[in-house]
Order: sequence, then structure tokens, then C-alpha cells
Amino acid sequence: MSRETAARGRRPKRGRTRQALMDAALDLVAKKAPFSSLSLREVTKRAGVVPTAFYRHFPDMSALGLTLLDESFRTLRQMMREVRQHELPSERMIRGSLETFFTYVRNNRTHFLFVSKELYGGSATMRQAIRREIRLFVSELAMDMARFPFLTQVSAEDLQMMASLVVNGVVALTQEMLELDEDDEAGQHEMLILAEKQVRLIYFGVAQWRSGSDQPASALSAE
Amino acid sequence: MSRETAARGRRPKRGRTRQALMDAALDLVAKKAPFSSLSLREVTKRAGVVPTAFYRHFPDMSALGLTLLDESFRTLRQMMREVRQHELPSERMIRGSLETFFTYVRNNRTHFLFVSKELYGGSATMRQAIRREIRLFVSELAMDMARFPFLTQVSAEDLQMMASLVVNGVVALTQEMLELDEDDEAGQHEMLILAEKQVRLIYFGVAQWRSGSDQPASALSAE
DNA sequence: CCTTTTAGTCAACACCTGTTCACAAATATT
DNA sequence: AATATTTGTGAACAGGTGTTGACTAAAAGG
Repeated sequence: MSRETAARGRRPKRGRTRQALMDAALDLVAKKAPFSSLSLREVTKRAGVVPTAFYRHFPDMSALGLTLLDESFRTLRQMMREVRQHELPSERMIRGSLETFFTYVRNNRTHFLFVSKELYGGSATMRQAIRREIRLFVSELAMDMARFPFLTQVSAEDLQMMASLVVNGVVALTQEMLELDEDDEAGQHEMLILAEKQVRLIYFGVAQWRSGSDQPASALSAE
Repeated sequence: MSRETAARGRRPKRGRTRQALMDAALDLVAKKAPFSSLSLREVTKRAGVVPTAFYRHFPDMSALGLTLLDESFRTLRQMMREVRQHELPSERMIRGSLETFFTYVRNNRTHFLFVSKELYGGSATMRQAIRREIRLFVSELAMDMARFPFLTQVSAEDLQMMASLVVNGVVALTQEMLELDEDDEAGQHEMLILAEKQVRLIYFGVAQWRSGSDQPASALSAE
């Protein structure tokens, strides 16, 4: 909360200008243009600071962007780690994980809006960094799935593929959710339901994958 | 081909400036920043034309953007219609459709790069327009899938959900493919294989969905 | 308490931006 | 062939842009 006020408050206290700049940028991205079309002066004005003060904290705008990216993912990674530690019965696991994730998204709306717009619209290094982060999630999810009773027979490669399918779906739904109005709880709940359905569908697909006889796995990996 | 040359050639012939502007914008988006951070003067300079000439064809940049969007989707829709008319045995159908689609993507790289960056980074009206287009594809795919022997028992709602899963996956893979080097044929082929695997996986999931006993469908739609 | 380092302001620069207006050339219309 | 319309050019504007350097207040270190 001290953060939110810092974003708006003119003349941030000495030493808090850095965070004020970051919050200002996030604010502008959330309610206006993508980060790449933001100007240095715009950000400093929003932060209640003179343009030259910017250089005391960042060499240029792209440095601000990378810092913002780091901030966005650091807390997210931590949350994901916590989610993975709660071992739940598989029935509730999917729903529970999705619930905490989407709650987190809603509580960190500006960060996700920023990342969402940078995923495809950002600079090459930005996109690359985000992709790396996403691949990390995919690998971790694949590891978790290997412990599922359902999926013990599935090859590591297929698990990876399946995990990326799940993550892609969640990413897409997250971006659609960000498009919703901030307090459209009904719509957001609907998205949660949809996400659960989709994830379950994928899990079932893999189960069928290996046990099915008319569509053996060899036919799929064959060129 | 007359297009490509028009994009680069200085002083486009009278009457072809409009297309030159559009090509210039696509060019700049492909190898530089997203459309929203493109300046009017930049585009006109690239097109080999004086800034004021812009206004003879578009009222402002956002109008250019919408026109570009329209151009991008018009040919794509046409191609999709052709794909859907070729009735193939289901075995080859998935692969064949994906193949023609990805080939089309490769042949219209700049258009897809443009759309890809605008999906989340563009103006509100842009994003909305693209989403509408995507939802259209989802609905059409759901209709096509209803004719699959596999899926005759599946409810319309579930088909819609399943179709969106497929489309989301293809969109994500398309964007990853655009990230690849233009002539990395090995990588692009790999993506095709991966896409086919993923689509098949989803199909299997739905089959299991209705026939499975331990995870009845009611458990999924229940709140 | 005095000094040094950090973190802010202010003024100025050269440049790029969108948009205007009057004008000229190419094309269409009669 | 004469006229009208479309489509380009060129000069000029007010304002926003990133970045510089010299200066000052505040905090930290001794």
C-alpha cells in the first residue's frame, strides 16, 4: 500500500524515487500504452520527479523495463514454489493451484499487464527473458506431473509437451482475464472454471494417449 | 513481389503510395518496434514519401493500423475457408490443416508479426478486433469438429471449449515460430510436429472425457 | 561536527514529433 | 483541348524527446 501511494504522490521522499519510477511506469502501462511507447519524461512526470533524476537510478528506459520484469517474476516464482509444496490429493490439486494462481494475478494486475504486453511486443531481450521464465515453469510442472498416479507411464518428452500445453493455456486465459474489468468477479470465476476444465481435458488426453490401442503413440511421433 | 519492391523503392509511382505506406509500416514492425511505437514520419520516410502525403490516405496512424489488420485477416480467412472445404480422412486432416496453415504463416511473416504484437500490445480497439477474429475461428473449428466420428457425443459447449484450447495452442506456437529465424526449416518442422501432437492429445482427451468412468463429466462442470 | 557521497533540481541543447497551409504536378472529366 | 480533381511536395509551427553539465540539499561516514 505504501507502494500505491508512492506511485501517485508528488515529490517522493528522498530515497524512494526508484520505486516511484517503477510504479509510475507500471501505472502508465496498465492504463495506457505498452512499455515500449513510453517516454522517459512521461514516467518521471508521473513519478513527480524531474527528468534528470531518472539517470540516478537507471541508465535508460530499457534498464527500467528489465528491472520491472525482474520484480514481476521474483514474487511470482516464490508463490509458485509455495503452491508446489502443498501436496494435495490430485482431485483438489488442479483447482487449488489454479485458484491461488489467478488470485495472485488479480492482486498483481499491473505486473501481469506489463509482462503480457512485453511477451510479444517488447524488445528482443525482453521477449527472450520472459520466454525463459515460462520454459522454467513448464519444466517444473512436468516434474510435478511425473508424480501423478495417472502419468507414471508417460515419457519425459511427452510430459514436457503436455506441460507446455497446460502453461500455454493458462497464459492465454490469464491474458484474457486481464482484458476483463477489474471487478468483474463473475467473469473471473467463469475463467477459473474454464481453466480447470481445460487442464483436466489435457490430463485425460495423456491417459488415453498411452492406453489407447487404435491410436498408438508411435503414430504420433513418427514423421 | 511488386509489393516488396514498392516497400523499399523510393518515390513510389503516383497512386501506389497507399500500399507503399502499408508495406513500410509492416516492414518496420517486422524488424523493429511494435506498431504503437511507430511514428508517422518514420513510416513515410521508409515509404519514400514526404510526411504530409500520409494524410492523403489515412487520417492518422491508428487508421493505418486498422487497415493493416483488415488486410492481414482478409487473406487468412480466405485460406481457412479453403482448408475447411477439403474433406480429408481424419487421420490426415489434422496434419494437413496444420501444414497449410503454417506454410501460410511463413509466407506472410510480416502480417503475422504485426498481428502478434498487436494482440496484447495494441490499442483497445485493435485487441478487440483481433479477439473477435480469433473467436470466429474457434466457432468454425468447433463446428467442423462436431462432424468428427470421435466427437459426435460431445456437447456443443465442450466442443467450443476444446476448440479454443486448440486455437490457443496454435496461436502460441505461431508466435513461437515467428521468434525463429526465417530460414530455420528444421525448427519450423519441429514446431509442426509438436503442434500435431498437441492437437491430437486434445482430441484424445475429449474422447476419454465422455467415456471415462472414474472422472465423469459432471465432476468437471460442477462448481 | 565537519566532510564526502548520494540524490535531487534547473537551464539548455539539438532533434524528432504531428499537423497546418499554400502550391505544383499528374491524372480524370468534360 | 480545357478544366477539375486527385495526389504529391516544401516550408513552417508549437511542442515533446533524450541527454549534457553545473549546482544544491540531504544523508552518511569519519
